[in-house]
Parts: sequence; structure tokens; C-alpha cells
Amino acid sequence: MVRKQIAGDQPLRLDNQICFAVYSAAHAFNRVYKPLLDRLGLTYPQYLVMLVLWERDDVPLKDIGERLFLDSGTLTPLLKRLEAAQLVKRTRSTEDERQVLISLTPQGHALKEKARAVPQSILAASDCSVSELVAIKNEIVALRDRLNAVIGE
Amino acid sequence: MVRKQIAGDQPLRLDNQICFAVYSAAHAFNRVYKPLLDRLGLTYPQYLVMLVLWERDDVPLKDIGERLFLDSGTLTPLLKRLEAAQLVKRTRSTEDERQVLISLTPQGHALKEKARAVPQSILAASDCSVSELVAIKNEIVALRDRLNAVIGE
DNA sequence: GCGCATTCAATTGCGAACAATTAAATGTGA
DNA sequence: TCACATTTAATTGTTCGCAATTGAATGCGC
Repeated sequence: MVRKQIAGDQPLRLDNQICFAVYSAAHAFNRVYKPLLDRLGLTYPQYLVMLVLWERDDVPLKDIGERLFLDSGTLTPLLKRLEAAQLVKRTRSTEDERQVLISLTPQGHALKEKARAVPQSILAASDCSVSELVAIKNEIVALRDRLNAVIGE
Repeated sequence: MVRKQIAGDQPLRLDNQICFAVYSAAHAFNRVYKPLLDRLGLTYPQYLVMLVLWERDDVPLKDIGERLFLDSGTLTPLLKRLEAAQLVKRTRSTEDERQVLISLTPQGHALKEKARAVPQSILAASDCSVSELVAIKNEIVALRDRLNAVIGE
């Protein structure tokens, strides 16, 4: 009976939860990033926004949100802080005044060069080959996309 | 020159970041869990604490923190909310009055039965076999532990 | 053109998450 | 025993993250 009880509890055991693996890995990444991003004066979510802008400038807030899976309730105050740090500018689109376009300031552009050191440090911290990381990343992205598909239903 | 520029930007591309894969997967999990946990009256971090307590009752706050990689700044208010919901009790240890012991109330115990439906729903949402999930989970945990090892240095 | 739905950002409120500090209890060494 | 370090929770302040609501701009049907 004891063994049956234990067997029945398996799905509820913390160590069997993939969600906890992902949750705790995200926090571990955040802690590794923290000292690196402190030098850039960025938090991790702010860093993600900057990654988007370094790829393409002058982007609607909405597009950043779709890319990062974040809504205006998160992005509006975050972008105001980036604006206060003089890394981005926020302007209403003239064609569609509902949209807020986010563009990089010269300082925002310049920060990209300092940021190039970050991925290298993360790679070193992960103590893992690039190809292994890419493989895990692709599996996690595939899982994430399946989960997001269920949410959209 | 254009191609060289692009190649040099690869490490900074959002889609190449494993951290973003993990970060966005954690949020996707959270969104899938939300409607399930709403029925239990729990948030996702509260659910994690309950998982720990369902495995072993009467645990010091510190132990819960080590298990979940969370500190007292996060757990103290969270546990007070669980106490207000009458799911746990907080008592100072008599042997060592620095420690706060967390124990389940009868309602806290009872909630375990309602929670058994959760892992099944998550499995279905992940649209993936158990063995595949276990494999990914183990890889993520291994990565997390390597990251945490670097932090501890 | 007018009424109405839709889109988009901003706001409010709540619950994490963590750094830094504080305070109390305990352990340790002289 | 007494001074001092360590351990443990709690507190404070800042930043996410999201649900729900609001308000302005736009698009659509008639």
C-alpha cells in the first residue's frame, strides 16, 4: 500500500515536473546574466528588448510584445525606463496614432558593442558545446510553441 | 561587408538565445497552468511550495527556499498568503527559534487530491510523450545545475 | 457620413523575484 | 561568561508579468 501511495504521487513530485525544470533554469540564467548586464545598466527583460531593437530599429511596441510574448502592461513601464536611461525614444506613429514606435538613440546603438561580450560569457557559464546548446534550445522552443498553440485555442 | 556584419551579429540574435527559449517557455508554462491553478486558488509559485509540502510536511522555510531556489524575500510574503488562505501554518521551531516551520492544514492536505488532475492536463497540453518530456527535463536540469555551479563560485 | 466594433497603449492592482538591510537567535573562541 | 561571527526571517524598495479596465484612434458596414 505504501508503494502504491508513492507510485500515485509520482506525477506530483517536484523533481518530475518539467515546468519546474524550466522555471528554475530561467532563474538560474537570470542570476548568471545579472552581473554581466549590470555593466550595461540593463535588466534581463530590458536586454531582450534591446536585442529586438538591435536587429531592427523603429519598431512598434506591439511588435516587440509579439516577439517577446509580453503585453503593454509589461512593456510600457519598461520602455519608459529605457527612455529615461536615454537608450530608446518613443514616438507616436504619424500614419496610425495608436501605435508607439520605439527607436534607438545613439547611446542605444552604441551599447550593442559592449553587449557583444555577453553571449560569450553565457556560453562559458553553460559549460556546454554550441551544438548541444542549439539542440536543447530547439527542443525547448518546439515545446514552448506547442504550449502556446494550446493557449491560443 | 554586409554578410560579415550579419555573421558578427549572430550571437546577439534573439532567436539564437537559449536563455530566451527558456525564459519564454517558462512564461508559456505559466499561461497553461494559470486556468488549472485558478481552480485550486493557487498561483504557480504557490503551487510549487505546495508540491514541496505534499512530499514532506513541517519543513523549515529555509529548506523550501533551497528546494525551489527562492529566498526569504520571496517566500515570506508568499507563505503569509498561503496562511491567509488557510492552506499552511507557520510556527517558530522550539529548538531553534530562528527557524519558521511550515506545515499543512487539513485544507492544505486535502487540496492535494484536487491537484492530481494538473499534471495530466499539462502533459496533454505539451503534446509530447512522457519519455520525450523526461529527456528534455533532464537536459534542462543538467544545464540549470551547471549554471548554478558557476554562480556559486 | 455615422454608428459600432476593433486595435493599441496606458493605467491600476496584485503577486512574484531579488538585492540590501535589519533584528533576533544561536554558535564559537578566548 | 562575554564578545563576535553566523544563521535565519522579515522588511524595504525596485522591477517584472499579467489581468482587467480605460481611452483614443482606426476600420467597417450600412
